[in-house]
Amino acid sequence: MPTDSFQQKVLQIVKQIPPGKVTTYGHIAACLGNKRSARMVGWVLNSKKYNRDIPAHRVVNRKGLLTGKMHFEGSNLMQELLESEGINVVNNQVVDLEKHLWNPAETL
DNA sequence: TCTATGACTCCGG
DNA sequence: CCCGGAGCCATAG
Repeated sequence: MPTDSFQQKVLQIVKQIPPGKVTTYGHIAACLGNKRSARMVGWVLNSKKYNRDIPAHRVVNRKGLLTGKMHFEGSNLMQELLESEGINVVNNQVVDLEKHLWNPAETL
């Protein structure tokens, strides 16, 4: 499929997430125009999990919960990466999600 | 073409 | 906020 496939759009946005910031599947999906497709965002990352150019660890669900943690290598890699960027994570959940929340629409 | 799947989200209780 | 149920949509087989 052409470069404008859903996956390409998602990857395009996720790559632009700045360090120390996080966003939700819903926000990304909304930026794509289909805010109902939040599930697809995670599905794409799952398929591209071997591509380290994509900071998938900065993508969490609307609660700030690290839902994709289990899909990462090891058991706490995702949390380590977030903490390394200055984001505090407790019990697989981002603290002060709104504080670190990044709006994809701003960059675009 | 149809069915199954999923790193989600919304809604009502 | 937690729980159960329903909706949504792209991709794979």
